[in-house]
Amino acid sequence: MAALKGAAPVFAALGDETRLRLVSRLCAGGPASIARLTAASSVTRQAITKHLQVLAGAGLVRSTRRGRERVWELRPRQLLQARESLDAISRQWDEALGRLKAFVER
Amino acid sequence: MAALKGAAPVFAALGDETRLRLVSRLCAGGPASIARLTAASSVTRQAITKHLQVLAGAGLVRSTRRGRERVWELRPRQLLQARESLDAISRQWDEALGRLKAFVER
DNA sequence: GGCGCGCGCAACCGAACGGTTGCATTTGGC
DNA sequence: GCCAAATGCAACCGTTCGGTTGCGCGCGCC
Repeated sequence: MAALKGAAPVFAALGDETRLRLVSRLCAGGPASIARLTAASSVTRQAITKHLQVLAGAGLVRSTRRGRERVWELRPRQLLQARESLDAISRQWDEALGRLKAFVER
Repeated sequence: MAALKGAAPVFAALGDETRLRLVSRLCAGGPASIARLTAASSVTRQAITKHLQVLAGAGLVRSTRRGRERVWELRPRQLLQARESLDAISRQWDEALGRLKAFVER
């Protein structure tokens, strides 16, 4: 219940198709530089940079300076926490449904 | 992968604390009217109405007119789909990690 | 050592968002 | 029939968002 409070920013970060695609890309292809991520997208490098910073603000990705390029990688802890939040919600719903069913059948 | 495309609006809908609290409230307490949901919140009835319409736009809730009040209830299908999207992402990440590990150990 | 690639910073812009206020409308109950 | 509760509709406002352009800077590399 209190865990839901901190989950909103993570969901907000995932609530953009470009960012969701970035996450998926980092998932499937491993760490990558900004230029590489930009090449796989349709928007500007700056837009990608901003999206990555939003994802970093939600704790979903992390970056490292490597030579003259910056490499971004996934940080799956928050992702698992988000899944657990959804689990908590659906579990809550299951319980409510169970109670309703029990009430009707009584 | 194509499922991720449709998941972004659902995440965006969940990415607001007020809306997340509404979902949790509807989960725990079952269907409720706007006035009842407003009483449990700190913002205006109109704000609650707008948030509910956003949630409805993402397919997360549904409303029914009941007398002079409108009753909102949860629609858990999209919620489960969102959870499955996160599952897909984390599964993808697990596979990538597995490949990396296999590559390193080779 | 100079050229080019990759990046950071800042300003700017239109559109969407979160929220409020005010008013009209329906509906229930006395 | 009338009043109050519950909602719908619309306008308005400040802020954030997604995106671009322009420019400056550090680092590799030939």
